[in-house]
Amino acid sequence: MTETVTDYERVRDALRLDIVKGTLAPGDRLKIQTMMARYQVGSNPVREAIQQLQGEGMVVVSPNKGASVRQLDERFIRDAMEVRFALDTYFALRFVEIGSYQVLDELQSIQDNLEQALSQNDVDTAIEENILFHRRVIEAAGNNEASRTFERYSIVTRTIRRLIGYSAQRSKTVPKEHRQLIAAFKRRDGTAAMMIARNHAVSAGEELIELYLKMRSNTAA
Amino acid sequence: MTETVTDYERVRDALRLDIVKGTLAPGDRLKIQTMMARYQVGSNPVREAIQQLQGEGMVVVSPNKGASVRQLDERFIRDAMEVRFALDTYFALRFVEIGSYQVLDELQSIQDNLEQALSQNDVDTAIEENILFHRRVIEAAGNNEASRTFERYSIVTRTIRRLIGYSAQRSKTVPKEHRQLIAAFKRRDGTAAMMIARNHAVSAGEELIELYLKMRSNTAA
DNA sequence: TAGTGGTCTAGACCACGGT
DNA sequence: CCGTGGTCTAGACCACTAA
Repeated sequence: MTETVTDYERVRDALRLDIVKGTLAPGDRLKIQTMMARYQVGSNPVREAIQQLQGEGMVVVSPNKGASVRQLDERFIRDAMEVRFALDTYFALRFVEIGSYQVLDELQSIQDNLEQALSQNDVDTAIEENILFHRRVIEAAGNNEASRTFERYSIVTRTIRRLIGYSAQRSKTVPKEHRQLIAAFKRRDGTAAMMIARNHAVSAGEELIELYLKMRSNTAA
Repeated sequence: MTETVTDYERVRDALRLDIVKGTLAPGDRLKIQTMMARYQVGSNPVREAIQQLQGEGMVVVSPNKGASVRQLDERFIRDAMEVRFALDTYFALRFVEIGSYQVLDELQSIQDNLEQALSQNDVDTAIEENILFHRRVIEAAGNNEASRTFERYSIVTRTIRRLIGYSAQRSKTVPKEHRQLIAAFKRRDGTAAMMIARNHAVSAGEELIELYLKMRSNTAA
C-alpha cells in the first residue's frame, strides 16, 4: 500500500503540491541543492522531477541557468483563460447531455459551500470550491485529457485570486452565475448553459487580467 | 548559432520528433541503454528527456519498469478528439473576429495543397496539410497555450490516419467542409463557422474511432 | 578568477521477470 | 537466483556571474 515508490515521483508530487498551494510562488527559483536538502535525495531525482513539471508547464527551465516556477504574465493569463473559456463553454453544453442528478446534487452542494465561504470572507475555501465547481462540470464528461488541461490552467485563477481575493461585486456575481448555470443544467437547456458558461468565463477572465495589472502596479510601487 | 546546447534537450527533441514522425510507434519501449547508444550520451540526459516527454503526455513511464510511447487506446482517442472539438469550435468563432485576409490566403493555399495531395493519394502530405489547416486557424488567435494543446493531441489524428489513409468518401468530405469553413470565415459568419467546425470535428472524430477499432481487429487477426 | 550552480559520467544498487 | 534494465549517489566538469 505504499504510495509513490521512487524518489523522483515523491519529489515531483511534493513540488507540484507546493506550487499549487502557493508555497512556491511564480518566479521562485528551484535550486537543486536546496531540494536535495529538503527531500533528502540526490541531484538526479530532483532534476527528473523538475523536467517532468516543465513538461507539464508549471516550471520553466533555462539551460545552464536553472529552473523556476512559471511566471504568470499577462500573455499567459490571457491564453490560459481563453483555453478555459473554450473548455467551459463546450463542457457546459456537454453536461446538459450527460449530467446525472447525482452530479447536479454535488454541484449544488459545492455551490452552497462556496456561497458560505464567500459570506464569511474565507477566501481560500471560496477559491477551491469555485475551482471544484468548474472541475466537476468537466469531470462529469469522464474526459481525462480535458480534466488535465483544466487542471493545468486552474493555477492561474488560484494564484491571482489568492493574492487579491474576491471583491464585494464579484462575491455576488459568481454565485448568481453559478446558480443560473445549475438551473440551465436542470432544465436541460444546452444553449442557455453554453451562453451562461461563456459569459461567466469572459467576466472571470477580464477581472483576472484587471486584477493582475493592478497587482503589478502595486508591486512596482 | 548553436541550436539546443544541452544533451537532454537534444535527446528530448530527437525523441519527440521520432514519435511525431512515427519512427517510434505507440507502445514502443524506450530503453535507456538503447538511447544512450543512439545519441551517444549517458543515462542521465536520456532519463531527463523521457521525464519531460512524460510531462507532455507523449510518453508513459512505469516506475521500475521503464518508459514507452503512449498507447492510443479508444479512451484516449475519444478524449483527445473531444478536446480538439472544444478548441476547433471555439477558435473557428474566434477566427471570424480576428482572422486577417493574409491568413485567409494561407488557409486557401494550405487547402489547395491538401486537395492536390488527396487527389494524388499522397497520404503523408495530406495528413500534414490537414493538421496544418486546423493549426493555422488556432494560431491566428496568437494563443500559445491553445496551440500547445492542439499540438499535443494532433498526434492522434496523425498516427491513426497514417495507418489507415483516407477513404474515397473522406477524401471528398474533408475538402468540402474546409471550403465551407473558409467561406464562412470570408463572410465573417461566426455562427456558421462554429457549426461547420463542430460538424467537421465530430465526423472526423467518429471516423477515427471507427478506423481505430477496425485497425485493432485487423491487428488481432 | 573564484564561486555558484547546472550538467554529465561512472558505477553501485535494486526491482522485476524468467529460468 | 541470475540477467536485464531502471534508479540513485558521488563526484568531475563546465557555463555563467560577479568582483
